[in-house]
Amino acid sequence: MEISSRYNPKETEPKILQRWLKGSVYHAKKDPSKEPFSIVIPPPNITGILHMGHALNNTIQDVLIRYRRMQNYQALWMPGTDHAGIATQNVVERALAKEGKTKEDIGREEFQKHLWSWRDKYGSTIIDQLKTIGASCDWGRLRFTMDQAYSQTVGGVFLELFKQDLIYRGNYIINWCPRCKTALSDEEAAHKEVDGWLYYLRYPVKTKKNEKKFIIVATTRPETMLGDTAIAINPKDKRYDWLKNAKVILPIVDKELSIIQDEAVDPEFGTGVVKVTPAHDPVDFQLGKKHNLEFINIMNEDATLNKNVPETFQGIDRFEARAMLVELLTKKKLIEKKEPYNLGAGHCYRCNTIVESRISLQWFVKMKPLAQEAIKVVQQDKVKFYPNRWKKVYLNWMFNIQDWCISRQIWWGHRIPVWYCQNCYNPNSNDKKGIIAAKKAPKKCSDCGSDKLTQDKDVLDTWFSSWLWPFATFGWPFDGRGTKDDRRRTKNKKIQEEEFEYFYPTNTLVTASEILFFWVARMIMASLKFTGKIPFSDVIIHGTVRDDEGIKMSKSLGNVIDPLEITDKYGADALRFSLIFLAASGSDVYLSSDKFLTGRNFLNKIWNAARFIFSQIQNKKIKIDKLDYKLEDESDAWILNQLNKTIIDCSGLIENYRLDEAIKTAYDFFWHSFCDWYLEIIKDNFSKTKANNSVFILLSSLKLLHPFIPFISEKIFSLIKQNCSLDLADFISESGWPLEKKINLEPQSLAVFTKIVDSVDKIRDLRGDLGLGQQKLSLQVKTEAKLKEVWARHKGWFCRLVNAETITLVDSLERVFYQNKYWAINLKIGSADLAKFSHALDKKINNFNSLIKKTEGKLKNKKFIKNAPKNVVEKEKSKKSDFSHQLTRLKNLKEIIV
RNA sequence: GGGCGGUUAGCUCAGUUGGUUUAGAGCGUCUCGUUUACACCGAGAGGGUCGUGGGUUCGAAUCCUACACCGCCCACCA
Repeated sequence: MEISSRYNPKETEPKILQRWLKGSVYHAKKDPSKEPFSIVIPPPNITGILHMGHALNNTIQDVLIRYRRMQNYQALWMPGTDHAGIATQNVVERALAKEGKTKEDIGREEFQKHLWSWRDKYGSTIIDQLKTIGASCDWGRLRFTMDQAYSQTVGGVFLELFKQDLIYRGNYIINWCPRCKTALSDEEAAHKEVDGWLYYLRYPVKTKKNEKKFIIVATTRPETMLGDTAIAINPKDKRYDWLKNAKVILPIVDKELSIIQDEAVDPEFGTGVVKVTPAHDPVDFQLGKKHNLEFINIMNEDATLNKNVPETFQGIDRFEARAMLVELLTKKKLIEKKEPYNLGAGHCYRCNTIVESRISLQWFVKMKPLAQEAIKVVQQDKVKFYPNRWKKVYLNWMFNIQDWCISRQIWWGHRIPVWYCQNCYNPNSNDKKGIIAAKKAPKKCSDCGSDKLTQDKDVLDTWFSSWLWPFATFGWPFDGRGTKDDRRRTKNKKIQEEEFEYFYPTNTLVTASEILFFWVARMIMASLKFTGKIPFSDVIIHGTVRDDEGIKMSKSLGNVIDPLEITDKYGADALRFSLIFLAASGSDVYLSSDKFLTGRNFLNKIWNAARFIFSQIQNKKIKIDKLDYKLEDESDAWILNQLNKTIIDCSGLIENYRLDEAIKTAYDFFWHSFCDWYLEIIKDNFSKTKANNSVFILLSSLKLLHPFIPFISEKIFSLIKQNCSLDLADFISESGWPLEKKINLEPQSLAVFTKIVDSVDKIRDLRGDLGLGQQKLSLQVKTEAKLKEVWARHKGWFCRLVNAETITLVDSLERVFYQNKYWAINLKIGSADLAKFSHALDKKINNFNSLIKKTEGKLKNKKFIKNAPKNVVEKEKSKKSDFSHQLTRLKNLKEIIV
């Protein structure tokens, strides 16, 4: 069989993928004979297109899942997508705008049809992309946060929280995005610094004596003055005692402001006088409540000013109004000064527009009661973070948790299951009168019997459905809900419940730090509240993907590397390999496209190692029908010993989520032990046993590597099946994780062999130091009688690897180039670059001199002898004698040769 | 303002409880090699007073402390 010398992932990967999908190898159902292992995917947005962050996130999950699957766990990776309320609505609105229409033009119902058809058309793009990078999800279970069953769960949770008084509706100050025209939660308004000005405004004051005075207030948002209803000072601030009985007039609006005293005012900041705009600032809102001030909402939904401001400003955008006001106030000499100022302003996390603080009627979840248990489980390490430092971040946020605004004024999402009685509901009252929360539209008001009911127009925050993800995806609360189709796909109630019992809590959640509060914290709260269980025991928080200058990859900055481009060029395996290789636990990943060469080169190395083994087997017509590892000579024990170590290390590292270290360990073994040594050693002596052994090592390596690079390992696995008549599973993931294989060998002979390998290195060094070029060497080896037969056995390949003609075993040497505790070696050489060699020797001699000095220093130190553990002292002593021996040898060599 | 992380070779980073490392790897650089698995390769070389100053210790890249610079998160200073 002809095998190309270049591995071609583009040809291989799609075929392998098809086999996986057809074979449904990744389907996991309850199997009491196996331990369960489960992960729920962080559901990508249906608007999403695979980016490097997804690639990293899902590769990590896939490695864990594939590893456990091979370890004979029942490994379930639950896939799905998120409806992503605002994001999706924005996308579909933009598409509509291209036709010159707005969503208002076509109406809510029609717009929703657009949303669904968009979702049907593009919503699974990212799922297909995940498949191409090898994600081994149980695709048959694919969930969507707006599946009917899932939606019913969301609604049910709302009703339950409402019943328990953990949800309330009220007029509060919230973050408002004037572009998306909806309320946002605190988390959705990202604080960023914005260059701006701090304006010092002069407000006229009339004192009792009718003096004309001014007070100066500082503000970054002058337009809000149109909604001012008070002036606040600190009661202890003596400077403003005179103000307490005076009247402050709000310029332009020309009305009197009340004067309040509050400790919250910092006399040190600005002028010590604060203008109070209760309807447009969170602090002022509190002041307003406390001091019973008037709340004047001055803005429309789109942040233009409304009819509550003087006519000139009505309908003007907030920023334009700011400019106008500054100009007008300047004219009136009412601006004392302005200073450059960086203000932290909230930005909409979906469209980056600066949000406004605005009072509006919204639904909220009381978070403090939910947080209590979620704090405990993390404190008690029932839920653990990797890296552990996130524990503190999590707890800090939980201790200071604020109520969660969950209503959104958009059309894409779960409609709030609440109806208001037109007759008896009073939005300004705190009781629930006239609010009917129900699964289905009620006929009559349960309070007054009126049939004039209207449903709340809003939908729920997307995260209000995502926080149920780990258990809602299993069909919780198992009441056979959903459409027939849902039920067919999600199986019947009993199976669902059993599966939940079996797989839940899930094991590991893999996510980026950005959504720790949005999602992770809330899932823990929701799961504890509704299922009484933690949702997962381990949370892996990986880093952010950045470009090679350390800047976060983002479409708008144009610095993204498209994972699919990499897949196209180098293959999904190369992408996965390099991402894992670079992602040290929790630290950010700096990418440039050449970083993927490491992965590509490695794949090619594997490919060629396999190609070499197969070609040898074919050429020599060796038949391999069972993998019976035999020790023909020491090299077989040596490589097996290293494989055993690699298996142990690799497994441990994966279990501790040190995937980068795990892949490096496997990489190092395969390339530098197996290829560089074992395959080189056996080249000339490719016996049946060696063939057998090399296939065994290859197969074991492939298994170790499979979680990281599934395609190529599957491909070569199938080639092994073809080339050797072995009874192997259909898929590598069903063939089991490699186990250590015991070897019966005295440790002594392994040590001797290691010294032979070491001798090759040393002679290669000497070749360089002596400047021998391609000169063929003759070696003389002096060793004890019983080691002579060992040398006789390994002479052949040894010569080849050091480029020597002969090795003679002798009883005495005229000079010694290399020596260890088993043997000494002399090189018989023709011409050499003696100056170069002398220089190299000097360098080594100096090095040993300083090392000896260092160890002597330690050994002369009485405190060291007294305090250091015995073994450390012993080690230091043997180091010293070893160094001295080597030094003597080098000095002799120099005398003889140079 | 509070909290967290980082600073080790030209670049990207390992270095787990202080002594198994004479501070390592990958990439890049330089030298040699086309001996048919692989030039997407092989062999070798050069390159670091481990951010700075103190301290603990027989012994510090590793622990403590102060400082500097970089990055992130949280926070209502108008």
